[in-house]
Amino acid sequence: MLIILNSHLILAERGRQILKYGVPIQAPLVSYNKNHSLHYDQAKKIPSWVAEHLTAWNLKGGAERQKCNFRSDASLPEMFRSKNEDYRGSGWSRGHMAPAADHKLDQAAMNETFLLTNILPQDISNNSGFWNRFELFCRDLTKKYEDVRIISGHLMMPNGKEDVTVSIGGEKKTITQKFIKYPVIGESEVAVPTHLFKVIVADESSKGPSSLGAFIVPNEPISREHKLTEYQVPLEEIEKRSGFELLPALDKSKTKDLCSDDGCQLMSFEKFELYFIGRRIKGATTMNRLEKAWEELKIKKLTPDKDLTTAYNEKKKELSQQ
DNA sequence: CGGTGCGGCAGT
DNA sequence: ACTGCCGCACCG
Repeated sequence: MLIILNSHLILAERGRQILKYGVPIQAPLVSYNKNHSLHYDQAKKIPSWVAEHLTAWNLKGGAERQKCNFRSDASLPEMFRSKNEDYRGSGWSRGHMAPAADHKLDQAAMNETFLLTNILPQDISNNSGFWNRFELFCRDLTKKYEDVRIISGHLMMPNGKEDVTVSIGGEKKTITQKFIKYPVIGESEVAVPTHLFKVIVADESSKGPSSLGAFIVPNEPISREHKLTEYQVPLEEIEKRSGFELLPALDKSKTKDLCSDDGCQLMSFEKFELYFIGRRIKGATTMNRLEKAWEELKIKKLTPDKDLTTAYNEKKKELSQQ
């Protein structure tokens, strides 16, 4: 034991000589914000993982996303920052990892989610469609579970194969290699992830087993017929691919499967569309916009409920009087 | 809810 | 002349 300790000390001393000019660091390791915490990948200029804690109570509040701005995180050295200009005209949208709507409780906390350290290049259809419904689903879990903890982040997964010629022992051979290929955007060369992940730990009460769910979603449009459960994976797969042990203090032997427990049903696409077109009808300020929204319902073959139909008729009356 | 782009208007 | 901000219209 003493010998092992001694040798370790000798190694540590040698290490100090080798690293005379300092240990290479990636700072800050973890950024603590008011209502979310994250690890930022300074080379790729996107978050590695972003953690949140949702409860029914802390989802309520009056913070508005209209008062927020996407902006560079000035707490980072300039060379590690991404900028709005990197995203502009790139074809990729600025996707929140900690979503704004999870931070209604406090305007400053919501503002912090617009720091580009919480943002990555995301396919816009994925962002406003499937991923949006996924986020709604996460908030909905607080109706069943007291505490919902979420870690969201990115993965780079192999997405191609190529035959390459290599020389092994002086002999040339052709073998097939896998590749991970991803675009980089803007002057800062912000990495576009191939996949996004979410890990959910939901606790019904402070006692009892946690429900655990892990998901990997490709960063591309996902058509409406796809179900969330198609993207469920073992937690270890995300840990293996991300290089992070994501829940080191959780006793995995005592967890339940979230989707066996809950079903993991996303809101149907029809209900989802109806919800937002309904908001446009109820909030219409001009006759043109009202009729346009109403027309959209017909085009998309959505059937409004009684409440929406009366809201439309009253709005029509109100606007025609002006 | 999640985003985009444009036009006007101020401040350097 | 460039930049940031804000309101507005638009889309899924």
